[in-house]
Amino acid sequence: MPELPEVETVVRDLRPHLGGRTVTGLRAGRQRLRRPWSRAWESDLVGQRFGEAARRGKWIVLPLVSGPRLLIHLGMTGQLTVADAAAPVLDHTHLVFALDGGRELRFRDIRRFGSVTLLSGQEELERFFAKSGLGPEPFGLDRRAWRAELASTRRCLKAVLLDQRVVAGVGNIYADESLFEAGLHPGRAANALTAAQAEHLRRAVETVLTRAIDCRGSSIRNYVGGSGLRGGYQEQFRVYGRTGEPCPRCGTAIERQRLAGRSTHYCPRCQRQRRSPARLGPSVVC
DNA sequence: ACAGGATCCTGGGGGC
DNA sequence: TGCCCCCAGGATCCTG
Repeated sequence: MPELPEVETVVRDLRPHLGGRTVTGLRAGRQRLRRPWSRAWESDLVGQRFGEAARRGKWIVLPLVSGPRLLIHLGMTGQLTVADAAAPVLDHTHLVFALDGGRELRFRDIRRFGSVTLLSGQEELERFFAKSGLGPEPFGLDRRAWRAELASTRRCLKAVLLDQRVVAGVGNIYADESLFEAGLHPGRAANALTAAQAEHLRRAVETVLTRAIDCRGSSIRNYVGGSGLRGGYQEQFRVYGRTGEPCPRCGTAIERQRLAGRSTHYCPRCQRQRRSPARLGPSVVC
């Protein structure tokens, strides 16, 4: 659920509240997450001070100054917030890291697809990412490598954008929005793109993600940032979740189709299988 | 290599 | 009100 813009927003929200804070305790619920947490974490972490929160793809990295790294994935419904220790603890809160200064870092996840892992240090973190084959960040992608990547597969564009090994951080919403922005049909084979279209798509992904970050991400159901605030980009979706509504560019009804196992939304006129993209409409600012 | 399905979960919404 | 079915920002494993 949370994709790159939502994760980036969480990280930006956490930074000023978490950096420099010392862990004073750990409480955990009974229900298991995607990866099990360990009792030993408490002794590993108590007395340790947090450094600057970071993001890699959809992963949140919370470094401890002395070396260990907390690695967190929000899955579909994960929330990571810093709250006052006195604030009520919501249902489905699975891990609470007590901090000095009367604050708490809380991990809440209704569907429990998320995960929290404690790694020994930067090396183990890098091994973890390497093992999963995590691809490059979408900002400042190498154009040649990107084009070569697309040219190397017959998979459809939707599947390629969702593949975290190709580009890290794009999920279902921003894949659809990026393809609309680029005027490309989600079912189009990646290796059928011209060099110009590949470049169009590369820029569209950057554009859409940047706009979404500027709006603090999208809140459809559960997502909140690190301070508990919702995002605003859902107001600007052009195709995602707009099945049957008029395309903002040409007025044709938006269609929905299952692709790469996911609900996929597109304009059948602006995003044809063959024809080159329509001209991009004016950007909306939130 | 790749598509498609099932799996891990909870909760919301629609239809009856 | 209840029940049943479908749907959901993800990742991973298995089958054909």
